Amino acid sequence: MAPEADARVAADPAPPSAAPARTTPARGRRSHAAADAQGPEAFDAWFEARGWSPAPFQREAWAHYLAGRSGLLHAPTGSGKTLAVWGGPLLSALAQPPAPRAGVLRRLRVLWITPLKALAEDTARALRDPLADLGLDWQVGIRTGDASARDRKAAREGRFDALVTTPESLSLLLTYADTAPVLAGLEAVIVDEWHELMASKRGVLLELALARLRALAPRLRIWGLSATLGNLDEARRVLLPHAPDAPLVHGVAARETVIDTLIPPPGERFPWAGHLGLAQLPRVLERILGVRTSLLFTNTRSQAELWHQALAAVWPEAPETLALHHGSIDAALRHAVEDGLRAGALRCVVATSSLDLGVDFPTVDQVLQVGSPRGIARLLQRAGRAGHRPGAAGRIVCVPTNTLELLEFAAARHALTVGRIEARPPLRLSLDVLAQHLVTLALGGGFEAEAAYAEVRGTHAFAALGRRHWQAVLDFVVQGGAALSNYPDFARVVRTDDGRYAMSDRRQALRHRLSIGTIVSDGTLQVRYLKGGALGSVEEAFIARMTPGTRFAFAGRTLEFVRIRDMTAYVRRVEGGRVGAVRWMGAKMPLSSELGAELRRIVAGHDADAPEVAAARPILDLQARISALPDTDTLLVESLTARGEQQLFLYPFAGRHVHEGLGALFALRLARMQANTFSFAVSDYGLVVALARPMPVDDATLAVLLTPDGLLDDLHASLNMGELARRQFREIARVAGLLPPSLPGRTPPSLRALQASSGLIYDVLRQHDPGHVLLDQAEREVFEAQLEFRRLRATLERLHGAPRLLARPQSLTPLGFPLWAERIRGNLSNEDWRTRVERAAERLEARWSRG
DNA sequence: GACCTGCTGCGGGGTG
Repeated sequence: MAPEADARVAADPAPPSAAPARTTPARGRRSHAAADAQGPEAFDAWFEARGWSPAPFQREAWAHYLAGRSGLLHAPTGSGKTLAVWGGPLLSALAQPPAPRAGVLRRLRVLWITPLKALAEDTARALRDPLADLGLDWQVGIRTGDASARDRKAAREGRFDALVTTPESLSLLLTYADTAPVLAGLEAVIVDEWHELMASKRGVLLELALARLRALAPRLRIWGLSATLGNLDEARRVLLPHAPDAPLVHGVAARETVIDTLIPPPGERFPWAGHLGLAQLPRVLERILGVRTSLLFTNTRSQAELWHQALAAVWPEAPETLALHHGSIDAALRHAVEDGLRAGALRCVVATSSLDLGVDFPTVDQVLQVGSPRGIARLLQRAGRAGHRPGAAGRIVCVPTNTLELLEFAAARHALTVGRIEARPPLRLSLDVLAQHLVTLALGGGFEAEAAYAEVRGTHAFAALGRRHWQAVLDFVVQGGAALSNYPDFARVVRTDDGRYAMSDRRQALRHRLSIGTIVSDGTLQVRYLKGGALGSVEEAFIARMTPGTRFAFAGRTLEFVRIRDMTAYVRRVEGGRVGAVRWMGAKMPLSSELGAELRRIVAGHDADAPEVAAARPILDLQARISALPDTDTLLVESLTARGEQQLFLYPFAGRHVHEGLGALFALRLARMQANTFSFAVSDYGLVVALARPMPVDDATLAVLLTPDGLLDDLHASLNMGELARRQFREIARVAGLLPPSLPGRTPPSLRALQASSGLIYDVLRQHDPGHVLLDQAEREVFEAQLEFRRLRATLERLHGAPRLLARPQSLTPLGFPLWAERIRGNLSNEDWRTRVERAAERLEARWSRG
């Protein structure tokens, strides 16, 4: 495999700090060779003039393109992937300049889809770069939500040769009947960062849009770009369902990634539980000061705020060299941080996933990860954010926040060496997205039902769409379905006399365009200074608890709450002092199955020489002594009775969603054996079920608890499916166009109002149209997304067949302690909880050291 | 004073 030095050979375009784009041929740089070369040779000459030569995978991708094929290119960032897919259209244009159509100056030939509008500018620059040198007079435009009215118009009229856009903006293009002839002339669509899109509804929306484009331009080539993931071949099939033989081209191998864990010295007391990690502050600061620029990743926004605050308190440099970046901070402030990174003006940025993707910052020397990486792909992604020095390995400094987390980094290291990376499962049959797309089609010139059905079934997401569901979705967009047919707002599409489905009402059209997209986020308040500067957004529930004068940390500042007006929280800045940080009720991302499996392997005694494992040795030995350490495939169950209450600890290492499902399931199944009172708590490693009255538990009991038989029925019986589905329905209602979009310039509805209106619709449907397809979908999504049903079932199958080790320790064990702490959290204040956990830890340590 | 879990992404249009 080509060494990393080859990055120069096929490098991705210069970062934005480099020379600005040239729109006219730059005489000086235009090479002698390229100036004279004709046809495809000009492209080689262009490479040559830069001292580059095309890498084999680039030539491979170009050859496929020139043969008219679609494909998927698997390549890490910075490896020359842009030119690998852009070279095709360029070579094709050089080989055969298309005859200009009469009266048409330009023709939209290439559409470049990016999931991140922040990438559009750089991408456009990269695409423009070779054009002038090759003598191609192409205009490269950008059409995202940020585009000017002029650019929007130009994009719609096809006055660009290549257009960089987002999935949402592509959908918007499809809502105009006059874009059909423009799109019919397309030669290629390139989907960047396909791995980011494919497992989400955004991906489904794009699948549908691509099916439309294929119908308009049958010879269209579609090329996807993807980072490493566990199901690359599936990624290829999802993007290219029409081309089963499409090639999967592999770019240069990813460079090696070194995991460098910050291990607390032996004498230091390291937390048993908790995930904040501030005990590691001195070591982290030392690492940060050891290089020029660092990115410090945390897992949550609140944690980022707290780490920023803690670092600021001990920051020896100019305060403005330390910055904070996360998704709830105002875009302008975030852009300022990004600019600071580009300019090399920052020493450290504390960030969440908001900096996982996007523009590469060559100035970043070091990446640190605080807390569990949750998944191997995620750790790899973050490690890749540090500057690429040719030939050097990628390095990530990992900061465990508690003792057990040490092991996760050893587990991740082994996963990387054996190439175990998570798969991203594509979504299927997202009927809310289909409904939205059908309205788009109706608005964009109308459709004929049979042709549209065939087209939609040509996607991966809807390949299995049956007639009944198709008809139901069609009815839904025409009249809202049976229960909603009296509400004109829900009758969006009309069936015309010639049997076509169309949409003409201008108000409805505007409403639909405002509703396009699948990202649902609302219920937040803007945070502003009294003078007007925007800081970002927080959740209503967080601010609701405040009275004027309450202080909190947000956006890296200490603020004082003043008042709420028009969904805006007004604040003033106050001086320092440690105050509580904003908290959000975000999604709880579980540990991946892959990392969980690796962790079981480590716990079972593998990789004992890894520094993290060595550091955790005393804990592992203790666990073995007072309870047991399970083999990789053995399930450890601990039964512990104290003060008349029995606790069952299980450690499947299957991630918190699965453990939630198991908890509910076990409570139900235990109740069948004996009338009792149950409660449970989960972590990413396991769960604890507490029984108010002890009952005998043996292996036969466990076998009953763990049987996969009747899983579905039992889950239905044990969970409040109605309420879960009702909550899930809000997103579906929004995507399907049942909720009014927030109009620009108007105060957005509050979360309560949205919940109320989606809840109202949900109830109306439940009562009058219980078979409504969107209700089914809400329940399906609860199973798939919230419970991770497939993973739950797989886990249960694994556990049921696995050897079990039933231990009866006399006290809480190192594995059980965090679960116990989690369990008592519920009804205690933070402070009380903290005190109790602290006390218990001390007692246990004393007891363990005696035993 | 210590102590704190809970991600990201996009999006209008016509007139002056």
